[in-house]
Amino acid sequence: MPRKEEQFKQMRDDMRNKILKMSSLYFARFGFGDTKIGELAKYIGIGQGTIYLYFRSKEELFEEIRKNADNSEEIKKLKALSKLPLPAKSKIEIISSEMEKKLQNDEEYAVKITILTQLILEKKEATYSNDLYKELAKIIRQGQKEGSVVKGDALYLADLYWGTVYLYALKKLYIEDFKMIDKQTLCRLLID
Amino acid sequence: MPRKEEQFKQMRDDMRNKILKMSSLYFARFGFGDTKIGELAKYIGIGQGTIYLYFRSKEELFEEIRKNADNSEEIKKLKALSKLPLPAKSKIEIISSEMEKKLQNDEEYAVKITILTQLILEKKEATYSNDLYKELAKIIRQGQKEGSVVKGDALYLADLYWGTVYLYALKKLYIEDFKMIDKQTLCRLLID
Amino acid sequence: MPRKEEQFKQMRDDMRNKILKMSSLYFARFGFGDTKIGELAKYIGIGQGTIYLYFRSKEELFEEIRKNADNSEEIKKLKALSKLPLPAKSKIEIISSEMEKKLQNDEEYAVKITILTQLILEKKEATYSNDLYKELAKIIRQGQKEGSVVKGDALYLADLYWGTVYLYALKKLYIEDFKMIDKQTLCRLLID
Amino acid sequence: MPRKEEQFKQMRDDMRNKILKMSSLYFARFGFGDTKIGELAKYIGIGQGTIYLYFRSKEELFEEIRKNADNSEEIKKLKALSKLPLPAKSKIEIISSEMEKKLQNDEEYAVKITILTQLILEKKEATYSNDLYKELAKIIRQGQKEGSVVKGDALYLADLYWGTVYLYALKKLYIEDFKMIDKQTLCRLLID
DNA sequence: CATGAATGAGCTTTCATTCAT
DNA sequence: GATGAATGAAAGCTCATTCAT
Repeated sequence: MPRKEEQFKQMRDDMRNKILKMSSLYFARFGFGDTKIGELAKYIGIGQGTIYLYFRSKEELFEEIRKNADNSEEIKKLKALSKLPLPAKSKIEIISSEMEKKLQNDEEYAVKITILTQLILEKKEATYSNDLYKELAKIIRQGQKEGSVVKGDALYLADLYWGTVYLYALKKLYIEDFKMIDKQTLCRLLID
Repeated sequence: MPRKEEQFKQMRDDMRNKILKMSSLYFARFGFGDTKIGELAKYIGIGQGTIYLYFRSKEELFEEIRKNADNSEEIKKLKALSKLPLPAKSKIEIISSEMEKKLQNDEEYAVKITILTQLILEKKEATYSNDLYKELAKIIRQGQKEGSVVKGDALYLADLYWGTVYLYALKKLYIEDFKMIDKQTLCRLLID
Repeated sequence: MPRKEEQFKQMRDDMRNKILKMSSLYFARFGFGDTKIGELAKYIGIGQGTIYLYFRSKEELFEEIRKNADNSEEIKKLKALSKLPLPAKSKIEIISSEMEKKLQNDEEYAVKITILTQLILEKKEATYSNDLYKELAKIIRQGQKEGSVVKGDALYLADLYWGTVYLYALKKLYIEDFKMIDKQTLCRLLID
Repeated sequence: MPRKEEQFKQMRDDMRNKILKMSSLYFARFGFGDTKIGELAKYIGIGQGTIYLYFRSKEELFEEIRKNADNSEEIKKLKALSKLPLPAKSKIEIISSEMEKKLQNDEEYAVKITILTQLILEKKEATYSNDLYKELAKIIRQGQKEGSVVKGDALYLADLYWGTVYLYALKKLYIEDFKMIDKQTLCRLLID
């Protein structure tokens, strides 16, 4: 019965991903201590016990979410963009446009950004050594040479940029109605 | 009032303020749910029971901290500044200079900002109706008329400004070594 | 009854007996509280749910096992033996020889003894097994009259005898390699 | 305040010992799985939480009890007795007399015996390598040379002896009214 | 007044039981 | 009928709160 087993595995993976995805939103909003497993389960729409079929403990679920919130895809795209023969200004516009879109429409993305930034704040992830920051800093330096980007330490500016993205990701998670940051404002953080 | 009683009251107030001040840092960093009274007491350097001599409950302590984190003083100064016969650009420079200084040196201020912004995020305090935002928006509108401030919705820009201040207050609470935002960068959020 | 139905009934009974038999060993070793249905089912080699097709609850299964662990057969044989025109010493030798053989070779018997004795210890069963004690006591009294059995309260001696049998049944369930009690030692409990 | 601290430590030790002592009786009777912390706490006469001030978990409490149930004192006495220039028969009578007394009057001793034997049954403690068994075996061998003790493997006989002691310890924990084994019967296990 | 051991309400976790397949 | 994933009641455990000292 190969199909049966495959289906089982699929179902198990689906449930696990459902829990991970929905929990990440919950944890991102309420933090670890204020998240009650009972309420979380109700929110996901499953029994409390079900969570423990997929994760050993609340803590493991939390860690798994943090592990899963990786941005390697993001970084890959950024690296590719970085290498393109374009003026830095254009690159920053492309990134900002992408960010505007994602922050506007993609709640999961907001969750990911939130979790990652909180990891950095808790120093469980080094700040400036983070590839996301390094790659943006490269583009910033290119732009400074080209005269389009404001002066100043490139990593400091990258930090300002990603910090602002975090700020609006946070707003998306908490506030219903507000004006999301736009491409132009994001660009202005770096471009004079 | 006899001398003895005065001293008593003074001592009581001192202890109460010590608890408030040190707890606020703790709550700002860890949030409500992740703050354990036992650990908080140890951090303050007092017995667990002592907290309950000054506050009825963990919740009351938390609320007291939130109440204490008012920015009426801030707003008063901002209102006064707003009315001065100065170009908006100068006003924004004055504010930004002040912010740079406070964020740099005053941890208590960072805590206050953090708590206030979290109140807003949790919508226990209205965002745009907040006087801090309104007053800055006024200055922004003045600047837009004068041509020194970037175009766009004034409240949106005020939000960006205070949000960024929050961002760096957060960094101050969490990260040991980092480059604090400077006056110039803050100004650039509003001034082209 | 058509052939099909007969087969069905046979299969049902087989499964039920398999569960009863294997569970009894598990319960005898681990007791009620330390027996997890999940692990028991794995040990039996069936799904958890299957147990509930044959027994209403863990408790019912446990009770069923206790009920099944009756020793009426044992008692009948003992009564028959008791009535035979033999010296008590011979009777005790016959019983002890039987016990040595069963304890040596029959794990199911060890389980039965264990369960029955635990029932007595928990005082949930007094009647049934009392017969076992009473019958042995009769033989003991006969032996005391004949001068072959040690002096003392007959029930106390019967209790010592069956208690020792329980002790070695327990060892059989728990310990892999050990020297099982022999006929001679059993006899010596009663015979000088 | 040296006296105060001493008192504190004393009180902590007293409570810890109280929990250990009363829990050991509970665990000996009901086993691990059937012991509910809530009921145990009620039985001890303390709050559930108090147990966790002294032991990290139910499991740790259980292990601590097992660790504490050592018989080194017993063994020391047995070794001393073993070396005395007495006939083995006398030694066995002394031991049996002691056992009769302890089993009769000392519930704590019954608990200790029960726990130690269960450790042996679960093979968390080697049987025959146990010093208690070894020391008794020495005396048995002495007695066999002297012709007072029955023939057979000395360790097997020691096992029979201690097993019987366990049997009556168990009865003491479970049954209210019964005839405790006497010195004479214990002696007869070894002496012809 | 200050303390920290003790408490129990409320949380996390387990596991007997149910149920969809 | 058989399965094992899902459930939630009940158990283990934590921590805000109380209280004796």
